[in-house]
Amino acid sequence: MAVEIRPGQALKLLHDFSYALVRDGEPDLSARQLVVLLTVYLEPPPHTVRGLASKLGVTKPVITRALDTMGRIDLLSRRRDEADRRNVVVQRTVKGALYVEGLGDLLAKHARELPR
Amino acid sequence: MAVEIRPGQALKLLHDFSYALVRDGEPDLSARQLVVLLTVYLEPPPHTVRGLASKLGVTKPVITRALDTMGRIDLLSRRRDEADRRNVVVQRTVKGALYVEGLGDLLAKHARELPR
DNA sequence: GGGGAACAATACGCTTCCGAAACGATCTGG
DNA sequence: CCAGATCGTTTCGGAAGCGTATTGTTCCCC
Repeated sequence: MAVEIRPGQALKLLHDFSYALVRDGEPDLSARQLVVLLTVYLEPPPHTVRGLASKLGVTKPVITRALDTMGRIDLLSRRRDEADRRNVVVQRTVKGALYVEGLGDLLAKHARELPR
Repeated sequence: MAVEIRPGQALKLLHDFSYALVRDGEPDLSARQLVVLLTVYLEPPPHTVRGLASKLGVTKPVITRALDTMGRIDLLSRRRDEADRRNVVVQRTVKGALYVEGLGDLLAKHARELPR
C-alpha cells in the first residue's frame, strides 16, 4: 500500500516528530547530518566521502565534518579502503543502527497516532 | 483514516524528505527552528517567547534567536502585546504560511511515492 | 619511474548557535 | 507608590558549521 497522507496530516506528523526529537534533548543533528546518516544506513554500501558529497550535492568538507561529529558519538565509523588507500569507506555501527531504527519507530508511531 | 506506515517506510520517507530539503539548498533550518515554526503555524495563538520556550523545553534565548533568524527571512514576525507590554506575540506571515504549506505538500508527496 | 590526477583531510576567516548570567522595561500587590 | 516579580533581549566566552583553498597520500599511466 502506498502511504496516503494529507498535507495537513504531514505537517502535524512533522511537528510531532521534531517536537519529540527536540524534547528528548537528543544531540541535535542538522538536516545535513541526518541525511548523511540515513543515506549510509538505507542505501547499499560502499559509501565514500566523495560519493556522499556528490550524491547529496554538498562539498567534501561537509561530509568530513559530519563524519567527525557523528563518529565522535559513534553513530558512524570510518575505514580506509585497503583496495584503494585514497578512499575512506563509511561504515555503520551498532549504536547508529539502533539510533536509525529508533527514528523509524518514532515516526511510524506518530503517524499511527494522527487524527483521522 | 489513521496513517499506517511501517518503520522501514518511515525511514525512507524521512530520508527522501531531508534529501529534498538539502538538495534544494533551502535556508537549512535547524530542528529547533523548525519546531518553533511548526508550533506557531499549527497550534492556536497566541504564542509568546516564554510560552514557546517552556512548551519546547528550551531556554528563552533559543526562542529569541530563532525569531531573529526566521524573522530576518520573513517566516515569522513579532508584535508587542499592547495589553501587557512585557509580552511579545509571535505572528504568522504570508511567506511563512507558504513555506509551511510547501513542507506539508513535500512530505505528503514523498509519502505517496513510497514503495508498497 | 615520474608527473599529474584523485581523494580525504586540514587551514582559514567568517558566521551562527549555545547556555548562563546580567540587563532594561513593564506590571502588580501590599 | 515602590519593591519585587515577570518578560524578552543582550552580553559573554566558547563551540561548531560553512565555503574556499591548500596539503599530504595514494594511485595511474605514459
